[in-house]
Amino acid sequence: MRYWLMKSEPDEYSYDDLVADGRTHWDGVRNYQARNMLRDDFAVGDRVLYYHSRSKPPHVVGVAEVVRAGYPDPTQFDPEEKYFDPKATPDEPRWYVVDITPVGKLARAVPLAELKQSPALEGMLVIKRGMRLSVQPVDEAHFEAVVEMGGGLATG
DNA sequence: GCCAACGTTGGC
DNA sequence: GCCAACGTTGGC
Repeated sequence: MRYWLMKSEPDEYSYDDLVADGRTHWDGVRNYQARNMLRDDFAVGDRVLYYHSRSKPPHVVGVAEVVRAGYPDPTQFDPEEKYFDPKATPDEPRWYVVDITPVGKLARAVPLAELKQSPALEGMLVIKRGMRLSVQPVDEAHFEAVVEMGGGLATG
């Protein structure tokens, strides 16, 4: 099983939105590095740290699980869509999505500043300056450490 | 809201 | 194929 971190602006699509939907297509990723991971490396059962970017402060809010591995992002083919890509065709798709479902909110959201201060998280990508990838691989030890910092998953 | 960092585009 | 210009991300 692999571990990941996925960024979303809570104004666009928050963890609570994911909980309300029950499951979602993680669409709109238009970065090749992130695309490659979605297409090639995500597998059903992988765990995801759900990160709220551009919030005050930015923070890890919960855990999600991959329920469908990479497949072509349908929004790239639809001219009405914000994420339409005229160079993409169904035969040669450019962009991929995965489906995720919520596993649980952290008992306490962990702000970025705290991630940066933790010696256990040395080398974690999200705390690096200028790190803009919206999908990032996470070490298992880092994943577990973040969940622990958040007091585990909230129940109920 | 500002702006540094970084990816992409396109002229040459 | 270089690289300046441009657009976007995302912390602050």
